[in-house]
Amino acid sequence: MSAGALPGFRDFYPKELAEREYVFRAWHAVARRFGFEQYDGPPLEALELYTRKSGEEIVTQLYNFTDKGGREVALRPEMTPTFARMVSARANALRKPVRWYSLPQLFRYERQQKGRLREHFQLNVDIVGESELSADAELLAVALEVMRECGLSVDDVVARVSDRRLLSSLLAAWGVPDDAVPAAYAAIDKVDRDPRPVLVERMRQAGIAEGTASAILEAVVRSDIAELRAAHHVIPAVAEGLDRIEAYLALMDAHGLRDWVQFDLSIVRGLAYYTGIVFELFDRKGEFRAICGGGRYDNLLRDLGDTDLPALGFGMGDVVLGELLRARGLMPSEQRGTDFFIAAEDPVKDVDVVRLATELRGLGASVEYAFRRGSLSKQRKAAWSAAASYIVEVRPTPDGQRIVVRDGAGAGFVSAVSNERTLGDVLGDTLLEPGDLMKVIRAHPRAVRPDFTVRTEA
RNA sequence: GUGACUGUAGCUCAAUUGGUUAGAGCACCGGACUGUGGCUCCGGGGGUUGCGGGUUCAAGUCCCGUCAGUCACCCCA
Repeated sequence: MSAGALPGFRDFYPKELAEREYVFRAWHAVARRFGFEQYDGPPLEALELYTRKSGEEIVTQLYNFTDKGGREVALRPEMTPTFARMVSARANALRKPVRWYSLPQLFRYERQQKGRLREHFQLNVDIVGESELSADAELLAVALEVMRECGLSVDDVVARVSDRRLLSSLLAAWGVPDDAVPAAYAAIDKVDRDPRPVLVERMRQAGIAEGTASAILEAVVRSDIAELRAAHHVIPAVAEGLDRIEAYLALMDAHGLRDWVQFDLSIVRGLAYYTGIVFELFDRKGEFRAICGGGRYDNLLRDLGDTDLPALGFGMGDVVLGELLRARGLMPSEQRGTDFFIAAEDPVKDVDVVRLATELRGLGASVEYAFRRGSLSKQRKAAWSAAASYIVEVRPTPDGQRIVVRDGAGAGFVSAVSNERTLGDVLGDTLLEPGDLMKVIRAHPRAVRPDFTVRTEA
């Protein structure tokens, strides 16, 4: 077996590229519908851009090397640092709020597994310079509308949302000491995966009373706003956090997406820089990794540089989304073929075929024909194989040539055209809508031989 | 980085449990036939059985290593 792509990297054959483009089109369409502008940055950045906030251990997960100029560089593992750098550089000049999106290819040196390669494309959508809750709702709406654009329904996908501020105020209300908060976050993050006693034990070792730990995990699993309000309403920070979540859910309702959203305190997000509402999208069956994750990171720009602007954003990878679409039968499998495939029978000359092809191409149609002409049936097979919408057969007659248009799907003859009119004459400028071909042919009855009836068969 | 499982044609799988020259379907290429059509028939190219070593008269099959894939952990995009 010959060597394939490097581990964790993908070859995109036409079929795979068609699938990728399908997802990209959905991303572009939704981002633009919400008024986001596309940007991009370099795939290679200074290593320091990533180590500054994350520390040196991140280097083990990066594709990094020393370039010929002695610079320490890395392939970008995420887009946010690049985004932050670009925004910071022109922070004063940019119209606020900044609403940008990007489709970067990201790289990470890690052992691959399901839904996780060493390279992927990710839709990044970010808003900078807006602290209003409506921006948080708009951001999640973009992510969910992508799901809808791809044909997924509320039965397929759920958005789980939480709020870092609310969770930390709840932990304070439960009496969790400050130095035990990270351990509590870690346990809460794993509440769906690890056995409850194990998590309680970990929290106990971090200095949280066993009874409190159990109560916290139970409350997190329930994530019942009314219950939380009843239990902790006297604490202003908690009441404020609950108000905010309810207002957020009301906004999602206004977006027509309330059914997709579920309040879930167990959504913590690994990244430390989130400061407010955070969310993750999952398939409801729980077969795949998170489809998308994001939230508010109001302090990141300040911490990364000298710009202090509130910000929020999400990343959505093409790998998990692609797996989900394929599993649900929502990934278009047929590649779009050419509009016309010209098949010619001897002794029709090659130059006549090329002239016809050129004429059709001039009208904006995509056209293919056999370079090495075989039998008519062979050319027809080639046309079917090319998934052509229509097969144009050029056949010799005693007094010239006759053109027969055949439905590429095998539905039957569509039209026969005598040599006194060119196919372009008949089809005219409606070629851009091949589906209307039959209409055009009916409008030109002289071009249709009486004994050829248009047929459609099952 | 750690662990488990799996590697035979582009794809899906065979190969009488260690026994001749590793086969089939699909796909691809060529030919025949039919100018109401994706059929049918004939033929062809494709494999160092992931790679390397070992045991044996004999290895696709057993053992070791390595690489790759899958999954989990770690971590997160």
